[in-house]
Amino acid sequence: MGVMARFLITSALPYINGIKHLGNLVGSMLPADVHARYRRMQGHEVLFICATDEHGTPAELAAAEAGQSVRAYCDDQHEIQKAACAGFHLSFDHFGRTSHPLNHARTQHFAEALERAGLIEERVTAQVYSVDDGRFLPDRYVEGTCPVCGYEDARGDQCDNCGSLLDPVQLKNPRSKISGSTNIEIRDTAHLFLRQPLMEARVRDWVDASTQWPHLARSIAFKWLDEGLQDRSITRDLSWGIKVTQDGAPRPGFDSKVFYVWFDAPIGYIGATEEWAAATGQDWQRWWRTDQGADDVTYVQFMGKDNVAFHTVSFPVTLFGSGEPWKAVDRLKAFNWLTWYGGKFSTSGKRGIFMDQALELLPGDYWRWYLLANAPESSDAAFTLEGFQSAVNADLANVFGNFVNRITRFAATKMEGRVPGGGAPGPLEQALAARLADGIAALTAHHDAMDFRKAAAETRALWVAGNEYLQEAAPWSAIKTDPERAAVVVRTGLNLVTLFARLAAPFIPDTAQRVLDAMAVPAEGRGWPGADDASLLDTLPPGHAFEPPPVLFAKIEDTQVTAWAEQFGGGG
RNA sequence: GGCUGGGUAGCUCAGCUGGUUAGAGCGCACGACUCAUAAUCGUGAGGUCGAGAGUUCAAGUCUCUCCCCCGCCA
Repeated sequence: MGVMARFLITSALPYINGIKHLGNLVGSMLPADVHARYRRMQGHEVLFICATDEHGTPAELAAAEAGQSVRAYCDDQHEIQKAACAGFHLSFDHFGRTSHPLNHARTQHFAEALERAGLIEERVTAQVYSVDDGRFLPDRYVEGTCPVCGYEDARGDQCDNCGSLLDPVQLKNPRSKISGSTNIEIRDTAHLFLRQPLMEARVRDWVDASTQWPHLARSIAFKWLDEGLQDRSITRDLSWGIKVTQDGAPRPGFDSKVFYVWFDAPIGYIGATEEWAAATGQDWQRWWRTDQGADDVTYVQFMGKDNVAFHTVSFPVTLFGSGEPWKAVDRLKAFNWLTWYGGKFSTSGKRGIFMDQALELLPGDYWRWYLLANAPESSDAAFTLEGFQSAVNADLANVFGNFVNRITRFAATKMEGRVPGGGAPGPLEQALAARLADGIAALTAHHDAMDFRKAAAETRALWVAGNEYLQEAAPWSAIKTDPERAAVVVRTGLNLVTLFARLAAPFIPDTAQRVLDAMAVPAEGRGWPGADDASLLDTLPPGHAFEPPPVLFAKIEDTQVTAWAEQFGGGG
């Protein structure tokens, strides 16, 4: 065991608008959970934070469709997402909300700090105002005729016909998408702009020094910086969101405006940590402020590829621009997309499985294993029900589940449910120990590198090594002629059961816990094993009592796959 | 149009700074075993590594051109 370290781990924030699909899950929250569990098992101090991202126009639209107030809608959806995350055993230390008062205050704090640093500018801009709706209309609430090609259903930000990028005020014959009203005026209104170019050199130096990032992340960040950062509006004409303040009081002229969601969402990482601190009595600053003890924290972020620029450039502009000593990301892991049979997951198109639906079919561990063993790390990856079935049946049921079952049942029947003593390890056990040492070292390296597919493959390979050993050692034969030898093999096999559960715990935590409970392994025996630990095959004391766990994984039948394909649009 | 990443056995993918007969899992065929969820273990068949050219004693692995696929940005 190495020296204790501290890890702050965040997952990209799921948007509040509806429950997430399996692609969203494997794109940040799930791998972040695996890494958090792995670091905890190593004995490190871990703080794992996530939250729902609740502001912006999509939330307003969805609430209106649901016939709810935005607040009530977000309250409901937050609980739904929280429950789904729990079903997948996501071990957040806190699952917060960007709409929480603490995040409001933190966002206002950042805006004021940025203004003091000369990075905020108030400008008057022309915006589309709907008289009948009594409000300014954000980009996606306006439609009209494209000034370039004459297409009549151009959106406020872009014409789908000719591809031109538009400003909503350019549209001819504009109409409100909310009410359909054409009673539209162009009015001047003030907004706050973040002067990002002033921070460009600072961010560039930091990216340049961030050698632990993957190549892709660095190249994305440099591309943004090379193209030049723009002054960016950080406020919007909406009622749902974080109010704009100045010196702690409502900012004059901004009573009908809020911060733009992209500005307050990443601050939600900090806000959610403050929620955690308030709920537990802990100190949040030692995780986020380098002047308050966070200088020894390793901050790891998980996100989809589309989010890299925000995490490597936009959010750092906010953090560094404040002039305050905030902790910034050290390591990051970005994912490509999980596709549904090569296409997009789609709610309306009835394509793909969403988190709540998945849990109705099978427990979280089944999904965790397949999703992580096939995580979209180097490129997009396809989710198929056939692949899922194959992974569950072959890896979980046949290789791991059956291994646990075959040796524990044998021991229960022939050894009276206790770990047998006597005998001494022979050549087979020595070869097995050497194989385990190599495998654990490789697996540990893969977890350190956050290579999830490789970690899953190595975990599986170790399970296979266990089956090979049993096949070769054949305790069912030995017990007839050489009881001492049988005792050694069974004892070794039972120790393998506990070892395999520990090694698999980051991936399938619920199952691992059930196995370790059944084997009556004490809490101190459940950490991450060291590759050089010579006692791994002889940890359970002779005479130790256990119960064979019930069958761990049920196989997925062809008829189930057929039914699910029908229900969720499988087969491509 | 610009930029990542990818195009390797039927399928899903490994192949680091170039070096013996190109690897794994799944699937398939055959065999072994019987403790176990008809599970497990072993053996085998299967690929001109997207196309072409170049560098090199030697290229899936480097260079150039071209063709496809997902995505991001415009």
